[in-house]
Amino acid sequence: MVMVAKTRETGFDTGVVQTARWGRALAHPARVTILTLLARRQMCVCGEIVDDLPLAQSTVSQHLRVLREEGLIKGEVDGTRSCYCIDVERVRAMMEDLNRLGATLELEAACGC
Amino acid sequence: MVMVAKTRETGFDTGVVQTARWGRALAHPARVTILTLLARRQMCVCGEIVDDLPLAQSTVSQHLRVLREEGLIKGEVDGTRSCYCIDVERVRAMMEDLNRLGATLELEAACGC
DNA sequence: GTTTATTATCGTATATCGTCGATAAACGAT
DNA sequence: ATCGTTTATCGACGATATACGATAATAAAC
Repeated sequence: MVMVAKTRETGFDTGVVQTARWGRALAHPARVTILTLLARRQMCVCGEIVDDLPLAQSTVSQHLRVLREEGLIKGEVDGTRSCYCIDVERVRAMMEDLNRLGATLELEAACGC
Repeated sequence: MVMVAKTRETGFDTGVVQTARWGRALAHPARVTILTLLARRQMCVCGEIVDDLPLAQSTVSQHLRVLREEGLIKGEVDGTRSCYCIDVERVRAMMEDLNRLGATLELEAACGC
């Protein structure tokens, strides 16, 4: 028997909810781009990110906030600037969750359709 | 030199846009649950899915539509019922994209923060 | 101290998402 | 033909998400 925790409010499995949160974090091209940028340069001042995106500074700041809230990036202020970098631990956790899902889905190719 | 295709409208890299689409497909607990359900049972009549979710039938139908539009599931009508199953090919494609992203992000742990 | 540069936040407008009930369409059974 | 079952779609609504400009806050430069 397998017990599965469910969120009281929504009735969904908590693991599933977390997976959906990762999905939401990646659900916008700007956020995926930001992550890729940070990986390429190791670290980025916010301004550089803004320059590389076709979006206003305030909008980019919003996307950074979403990524920060999901823990995928860490930011620290450096004088008047903000330096962001990827939180590799959290990225690994995300990829583990996503790969677990992938493995489940690919398990049985045999399908009636 | 690396050429990267960009969507004319948004100015984002097309690969990034695809990744964001995968993210969006997984961005709701109901959709992740549906995929897991289909994997466990190989195939599902829509009604069974509805019974397993804390949502109205019409809402579940919407989520199925999203998954269908992203190609992650295939549906075929069987009389008055609809049978859905996972499109393993597409799931594999999704996981490839996501893992490519993950590999990029995990590349360099060295970070100033 | 004033100015300049940088970034987060606020306010707001618009668009998309999520949800439901109601309805329509298709089919099987009677 | 009619009825019941099943599912997709429509219409409406509230909730989120996305976007921008304006503003505030902070620190560096002058």
